[in-house]
Amino acid sequence: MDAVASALRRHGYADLTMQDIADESSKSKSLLHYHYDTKEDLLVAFLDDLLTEYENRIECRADQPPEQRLVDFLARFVFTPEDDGREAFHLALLEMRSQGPFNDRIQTQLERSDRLLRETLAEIIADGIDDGTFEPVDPDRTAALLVAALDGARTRQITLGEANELSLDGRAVTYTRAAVEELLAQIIEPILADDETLPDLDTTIAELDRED
Amino acid sequence: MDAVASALRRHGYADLTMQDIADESSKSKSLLHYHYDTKEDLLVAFLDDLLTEYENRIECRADQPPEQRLVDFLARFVFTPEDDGREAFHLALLEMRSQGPFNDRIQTQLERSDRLLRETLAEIIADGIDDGTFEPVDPDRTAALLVAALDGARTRQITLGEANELSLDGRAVTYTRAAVEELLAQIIEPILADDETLPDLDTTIAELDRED
Amino acid sequence: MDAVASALRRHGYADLTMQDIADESSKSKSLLHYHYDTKEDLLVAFLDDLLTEYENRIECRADQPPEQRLVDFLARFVFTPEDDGREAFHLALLEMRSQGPFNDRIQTQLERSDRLLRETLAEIIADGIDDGTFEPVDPDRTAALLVAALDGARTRQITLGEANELSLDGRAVTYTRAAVEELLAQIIEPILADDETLPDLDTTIAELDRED
Amino acid sequence: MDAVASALRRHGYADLTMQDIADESSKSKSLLHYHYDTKEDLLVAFLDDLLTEYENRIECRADQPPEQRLVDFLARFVFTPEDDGREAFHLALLEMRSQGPFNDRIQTQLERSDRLLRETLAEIIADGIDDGTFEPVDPDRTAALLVAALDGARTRQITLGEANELSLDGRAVTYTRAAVEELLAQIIEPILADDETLPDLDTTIAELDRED
DNA sequence: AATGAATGAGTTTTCATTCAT
DNA sequence: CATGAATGAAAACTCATTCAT
Repeated sequence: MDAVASALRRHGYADLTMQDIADESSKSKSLLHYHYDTKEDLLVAFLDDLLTEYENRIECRADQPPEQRLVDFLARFVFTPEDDGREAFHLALLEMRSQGPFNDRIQTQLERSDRLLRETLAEIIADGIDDGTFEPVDPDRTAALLVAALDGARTRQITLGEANELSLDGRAVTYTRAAVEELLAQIIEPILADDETLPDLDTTIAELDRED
Repeated sequence: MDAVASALRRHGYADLTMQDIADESSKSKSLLHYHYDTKEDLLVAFLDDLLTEYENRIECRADQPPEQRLVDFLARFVFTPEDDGREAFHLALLEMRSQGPFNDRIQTQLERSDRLLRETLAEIIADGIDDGTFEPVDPDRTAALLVAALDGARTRQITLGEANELSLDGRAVTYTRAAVEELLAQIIEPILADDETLPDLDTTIAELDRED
Repeated sequence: MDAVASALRRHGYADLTMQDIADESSKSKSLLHYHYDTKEDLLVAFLDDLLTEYENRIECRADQPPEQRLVDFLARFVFTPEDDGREAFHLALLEMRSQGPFNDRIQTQLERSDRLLRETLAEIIADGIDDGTFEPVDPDRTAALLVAALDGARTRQITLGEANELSLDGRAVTYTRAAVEELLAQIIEPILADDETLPDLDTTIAELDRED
Repeated sequence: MDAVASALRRHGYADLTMQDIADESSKSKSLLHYHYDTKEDLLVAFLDDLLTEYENRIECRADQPPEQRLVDFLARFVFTPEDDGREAFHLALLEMRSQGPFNDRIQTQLERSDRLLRETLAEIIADGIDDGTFEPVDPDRTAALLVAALDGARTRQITLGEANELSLDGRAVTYTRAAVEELLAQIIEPILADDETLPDLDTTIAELDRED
């Protein structure tokens, strides 16, 4: 699976060959076929692996209060170009995503992943409304917007290359960082109960880094 | 160029062959090579064409007031699964986007496109601030967030298949529609000057449809 | 015809295309086909042109005494890499020659050319024997040897590149020059009647140059 | 390598395709590409093989006296049209030679081959001078002439077709045979020490045939 | 006479997959 | 489990030739 990831990072989905994958491992092309009948099988297994690992990471701090879980959720989307593994990971995912409409098995997994993301987020918001942390809003709508914005920011950051930092208030800032900051300021802050304050983004990012 | 678009819609980027493109036109594979030396040349020319056409379309309602131009901009992103061409088309584009990191010529075009989108949006917002339509906000930050959210919503709608309608307030609604509605309500409305009202989304969509 | 020669010089026979030839002229590929039905027709016409011109050059000093005509004949084979046209000319010829066995029309012309060369040489030698300039030898055998050696030297000089000068007695000397010198010394000198002397090679070369 | 040789014999260099080569072997076109990345790689490898094999054959009678080695050397050049493989083979080689000026890797091999031929011959002559078999002559000059004449004779015999036998003293004789006989009589005999005699040509040819 | 557009047949090369070991 | 050898199908690209103008 590591070899698939490396190969995908190096060659992209459209140009990916079994030989490319074999080259990234210490094994032969034939062995890949011994374990996975077809290239598609291998890629589907890879995607499954990817999403499962991803899902596991999403909610490991479920015991925190809603505003912290929410900032956690957003903070996980922020990454810098130096964060090499993350970029590669999401690039690989993006490539597979664009194949979804041509492949049912891929499609199904993507849907599972999307549902999980939105449901997790909607649940956090719903919990926050229940305990008075957030003003009453439609959790599904808000979750959908947040997920779309986070996903879009990540896609742009990945596909537009390194030269693509935004310059905000004089700071150079990645696309994902800019989006998360704006979401916190424009979407989350306004629905926060008067007596609540949001955890600091940088502090949260640092904490999450420590956990990995 | 029409043939490239059709072929991309039908086969996707990763599986696109010169023969596929030739089949969509009434011409032969050889003729494609007569006009474009390589497949890459053809696809880059296609992307260039696409963006140029897009740029031209953006300009055309530049005489409207800022709040109308803003709603126009958002409304253009909304589409339904019935809107067959658009879905397939943006899917193909998404595939090409995921090739950006592996192909400088594609990368360059994508960057040009992103810059255009954000600058157009930032300009609309800045104009609105200047003439008192909008409260003073950072146009660049707001533009980046809007573009990310619109892009993300579109990507999800495309990649997640038809079963993927969101159910909001009992209405079944596409991802792009949901995102645009939320953006208007959560991001645009709050910065609108007290004496202004936003044009209606459905009316705007209908107008744009009529123009094409 | 000039365009064929240039194209042949630039690309070689095996890689020669009609487009290459058109590129060397100011005309289009289509026009070549207007004048010559097929590529083969064009190349055969080119070869014919080449050989006819060549034949015309062979014997224009028929009024000289045999020993002078003989040295003339040999001297015409000597050329240096600076002699750019000559090298290109014979390279083109060599390429066509190697196609002879696959093409009767080419073959026929080559045979005509070979016969002419050997007969001319044999006649010079026979004339020399008749008038006592040369000792009696078999004119056909001697002519065959001379032609073979001259041809072989030329082929090697052409195909082995510029770095291929022979170093004889400390002088750097081309393959053709070395062969002609040796032929004069080892083959011609020994059959020269006692009271005859051979014309000087360099003087002859200079005279021929002046004529062109 | 055998398949390359067969295919070259059958189709010539200019018309040689990978399919032709595959057809001559029991293997597929793809397998050729498995072992050699490109057609050029394969042909260069073939040329290299050829020369290496040739080098090995030259060594093997190095223990003979100089006059025998010399006649051996010349005798190897003699062949008849019946000698089917050789004719076709040298034709293909001639085609490759005419590619030398357009291909550095081929060029290099040709130069190596030329050097080998001339050095071998020069060494035989030098050895003969040392031990008194030959009169003192310049070994390099003589070698260059012999090689040129042998090569030229072969080229003419190959390219001029079957109708091209020379008629000497009433015998029909191939170009190579005529050249070798003349070289022995005109160049070698005269430099042979008084007490030496040359081995018989036909006997030598028969011996060499037996060895292969 | 002249050309740009067009094409079919063919060429090199690629690649997922299979097979013998 | 592991691999090098092998292959058929298909890909990009080439090119002599033709056609409409």
